[in-house]
Amino acid sequence: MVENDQGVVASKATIARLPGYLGYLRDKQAEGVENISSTAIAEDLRLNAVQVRKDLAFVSSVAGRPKLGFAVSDLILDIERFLGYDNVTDAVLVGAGGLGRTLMGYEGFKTYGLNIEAAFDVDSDLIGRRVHGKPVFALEKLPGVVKRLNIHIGIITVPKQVAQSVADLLVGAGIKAIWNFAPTHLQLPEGIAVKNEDMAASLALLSKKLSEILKADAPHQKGA
Amino acid sequence: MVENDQGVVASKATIARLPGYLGYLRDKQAEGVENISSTAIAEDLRLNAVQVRKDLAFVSSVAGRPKLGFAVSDLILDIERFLGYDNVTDAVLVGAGGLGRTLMGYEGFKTYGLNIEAAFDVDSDLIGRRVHGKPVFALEKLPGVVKRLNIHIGIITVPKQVAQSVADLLVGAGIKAIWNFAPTHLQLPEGIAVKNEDMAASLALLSKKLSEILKADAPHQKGA
DNA sequence: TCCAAATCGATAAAAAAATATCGATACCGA
DNA sequence: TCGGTATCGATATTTTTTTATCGATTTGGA
Repeated sequence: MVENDQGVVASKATIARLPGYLGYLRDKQAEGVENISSTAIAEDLRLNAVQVRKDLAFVSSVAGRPKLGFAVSDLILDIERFLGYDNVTDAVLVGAGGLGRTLMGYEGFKTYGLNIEAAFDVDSDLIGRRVHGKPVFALEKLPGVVKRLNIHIGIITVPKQVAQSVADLLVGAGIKAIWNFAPTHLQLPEGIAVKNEDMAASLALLSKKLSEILKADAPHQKGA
Repeated sequence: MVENDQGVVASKATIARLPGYLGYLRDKQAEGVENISSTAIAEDLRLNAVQVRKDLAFVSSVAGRPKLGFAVSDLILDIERFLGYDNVTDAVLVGAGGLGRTLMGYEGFKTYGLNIEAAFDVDSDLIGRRVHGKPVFALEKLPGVVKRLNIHIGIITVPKQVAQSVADLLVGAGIKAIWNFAPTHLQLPEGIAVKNEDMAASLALLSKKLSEILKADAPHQKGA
């Protein structure tokens, strides 16, 4: 739960939906749409219209107008401001392997207000080189760089066996938020934000949905 | 919401937590632990013990024993069975760029019961080659391959501009579940399972947590 | 053998999130 | 100009999810 300026409270679920609205609204704006109703957004994004109105009311004081809806450009500005996409946050990445390099090359992060300053690895073939324009340093250099650049976010893209020790290193260096792509649960002290990018959980949900669909499609297979 | 054999109902949240339990229990088993209590699991995974017991009761009929807890090996078996990790599901991937190749090379999917059979792309430099041992075909070949191998899952790792058309192609080919890594919301017909791997949403949540932590750490900066 | 302690499983309560309802309002077309 | 209507925003309700409570039970040690 998070409070905004007015003391209104929003759920985590609301915050998680905001980037979705933003992307959708940017697309609409590019199409030349100037106003849009909560009904229309809800239909396209497969959400409930009341939920959309509540979510938008949380980040924006823009009033929706009957018969017209909301001004797209105003909404975009307010969501961007709320999500902090206007002021970029710096991050470091640990583990310049396949996934790490992919993230380093992902242009979309700019749009999300995230900037990966540097990467760290133990592989001597990588150290000293640049990947997508970003330097790769030896892991030992991490505390110095993090402190010098006053970086708050660490991205972990190492094998799970070493994820915990990397997390400890990051925390020791003063990192306050960890985006963990390793498939393991990290033990961290209080006061550190973590988000696990849990592909296994996603896959589990998808598989369950799929098995229900397959069951529904072919419900009479008892004798097969 | 999903029903199990006994008609007991589990939330999506429960299903999303199951892979976490599984990974944790496998680690414990490797350490030689034979029994574990819900209390201990909850503490390590930062969950509520009651929630852990409920989650486990949903997938497993294994009874926990007072003072001892649950038999680790039994739990592992039951969770694997529930998640379908025992019988591997085949998938195709569209978009053999950076992220696509990373996923193709990810060994962990085996553990999750997922097998990427083949990839598809429009880049003629990639077509006909193999990436991490898996063939890359021209996009036009997709319907034939999907139908011939009777594949149900499609993974989308293309730029967002073409994600919708790829989704349409997959659905047309008979795919029933889509794992979407493109940062866009797909319009799909009823009866198709989708899971959006939404990094922007994750990042939004992490950023909000971080800003609260920073606020708490330095609450008296008004005059700065 | 018996007692203390830890844990379970069931039920109840609380919290969080999603959805429904409804009067008010501003737009659009006749 | 005026009536019909889509939409809003506020409030109420329902549903879902999490957390608390508590008696019952089994183990391990005195």
